[in-house]
Amino acid sequence: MKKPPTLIDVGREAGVSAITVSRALRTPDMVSDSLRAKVAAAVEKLGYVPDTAASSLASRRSNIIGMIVPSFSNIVFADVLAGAYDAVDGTRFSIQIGNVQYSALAEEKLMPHFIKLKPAGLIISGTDQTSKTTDLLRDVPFPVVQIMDVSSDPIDMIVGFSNYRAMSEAVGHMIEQGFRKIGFIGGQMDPRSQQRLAGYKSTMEKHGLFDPNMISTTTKPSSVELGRHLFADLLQKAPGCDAVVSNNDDLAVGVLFECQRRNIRVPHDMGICGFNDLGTTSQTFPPISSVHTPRFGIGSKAVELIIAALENESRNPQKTFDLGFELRVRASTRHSG
Amino acid sequence: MKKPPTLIDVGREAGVSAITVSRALRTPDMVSDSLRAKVAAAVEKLGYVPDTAASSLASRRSNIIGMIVPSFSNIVFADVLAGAYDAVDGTRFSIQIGNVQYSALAEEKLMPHFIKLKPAGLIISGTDQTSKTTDLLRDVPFPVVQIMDVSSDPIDMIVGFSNYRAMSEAVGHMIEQGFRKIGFIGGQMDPRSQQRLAGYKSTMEKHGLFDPNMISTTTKPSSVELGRHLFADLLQKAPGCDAVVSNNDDLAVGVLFECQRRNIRVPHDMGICGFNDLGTTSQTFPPISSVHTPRFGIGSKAVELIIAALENESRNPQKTFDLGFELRVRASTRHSG
DNA sequence: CTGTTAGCGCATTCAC
DNA sequence: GTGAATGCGCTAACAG
Repeated sequence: MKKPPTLIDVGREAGVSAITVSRALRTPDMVSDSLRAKVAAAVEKLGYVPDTAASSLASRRSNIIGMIVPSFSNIVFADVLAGAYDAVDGTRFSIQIGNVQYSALAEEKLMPHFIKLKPAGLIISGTDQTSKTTDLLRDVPFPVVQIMDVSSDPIDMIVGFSNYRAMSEAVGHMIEQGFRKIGFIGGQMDPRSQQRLAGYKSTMEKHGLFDPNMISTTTKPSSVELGRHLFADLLQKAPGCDAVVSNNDDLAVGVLFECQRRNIRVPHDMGICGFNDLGTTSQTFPPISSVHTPRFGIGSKAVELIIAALENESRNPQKTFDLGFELRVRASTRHSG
Repeated sequence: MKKPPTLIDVGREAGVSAITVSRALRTPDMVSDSLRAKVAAAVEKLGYVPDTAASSLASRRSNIIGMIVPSFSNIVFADVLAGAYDAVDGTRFSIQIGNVQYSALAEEKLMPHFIKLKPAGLIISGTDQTSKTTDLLRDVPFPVVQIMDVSSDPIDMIVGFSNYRAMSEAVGHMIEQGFRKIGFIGGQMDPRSQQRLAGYKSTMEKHGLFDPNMISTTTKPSSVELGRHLFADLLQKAPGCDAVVSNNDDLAVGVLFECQRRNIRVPHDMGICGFNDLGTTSQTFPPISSVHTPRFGIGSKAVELIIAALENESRNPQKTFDLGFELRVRASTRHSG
């Protein structure tokens, strides 16, 4: 285990000074072609790998993009992560993930450590940070991207879609299809889910169909099993229910399974609409309608915004990036049609 | 944005030197109680947060635990990550994830950068590294934990279960239940899946039931939809099939859905067994048998082993940690019973 | 139990 | 387009 080569070693090999090697590596456009070639050869020969700790210390910034997610078990964030990792692939940036288990306080506690990393940028979920977190982040020397939501007043930038409008559209579709007593079930009622609920409520109210008994939610993590339980609960509280919307697809799948068990015909006796369009809903019998959300795209766009903010001196004035959603209508909500 | 406090500032506040503060923070047992209190007060007052870059540079090691996963989209690794993050919570360690998309070459390319982090330890998946990766890792000054498998010859330590035996047991169970023409379907045929296939094959051969036509696999990522396709393919190649085992639960769910569509009765006409026990299989009608795997536990155990290796000078001589698996028998395979 | 000295590997600043 | 001096914030090694 001999000592790994440093810039000085590479410089010696290439016949130049360490700082010149550093420049050739970081700003290849600013050195001569021959130098770049010599340095590349020396790097290759010695197997030089930069020391990120030393680099961060000297430059007072790192190439880390911080990313704080509420959960790993929610497949939604797995997709966002995949998008983010896809976008850093081949760049000099790397991602550091913090997991805060849907707790704004845990996020607040994590914040100083992430800031101390002097990251290239920070990605956080939603708009419901604590005021302390928000204050900290408003004064930070790197781009901050909120995701999974849209807002007219982001801390810095925001990439996502309107949870409120997405659910409104889903409910509107079901009303259009002739469903009237449409229940809402929701697990893991985080702020985005609350917005979905608000979209449900306002649309139902607009049509004079709202009934608080038709809501069954919990803070427990979403799952197929939970969907069955929430649906059973809903049927008890509101026996006349003729449809259900859920705040996540796995719940909707659970509803379908429970319908199968109880011999409730879908969509004839019960319409079902999921949320997120995670893949399974398109495969069930009948297939379940769902609102497709751009999870992968949100992850990659957030990273791209950070990288772009660093490259371009003139920051893009656009702050809000609404990537939209798409209602995927399937058999589970084709009532009148 | 005034300059954040350093150890020197904290020392000044507490009336001691910087190095003393450093010690009070890192090895609290080795300083006096009064000093510890003074330092804690000063840290609190100034809002001091250590600079990890400077710390890594000076100490030649970081508190980062590197973790290389093949994929985010596979929910299996989401659970492993959740376990790992759970285990670092409240410790001084943090996790840095690398995503290599099931490519041993991508892993090899990533390795020097992870090593250069001077991590507290490294977690990698499986035993099928390139020889270059293996050579590198055998000579590294920190613990390396392979996961998701067991082996008598780990690079350093290994935490997982026997994919071979797990599938053997599942197939053995189905044979016992009276199934005879048991097909195997598999997506994302990574090395662990190959071992599952090997377990299937040897068990079938042992009972004189093996037929290569009853295997349908692909390297495409596993999904419910893929399960339907692979099953359809299997039925075409081996029309007499009376059961299916799959290398992942979502495939098994897809098989059930396709059976429902074709009016194939489960388990009467078709037995189904999944793998990993991801949650949905217990909720379907009928519920699908599956092999439960200790994903969360693997993630947390891997991290704990690394932390333990650092704390204890006398390294645990045990190298292989078999966390086992558990066949969860459900209605989808109850044939004779 | 606490302090002094030196240096980790790199990038900033300023020369040339 | 390239180089020399200096220091980022912290800790190892040693001294006391």
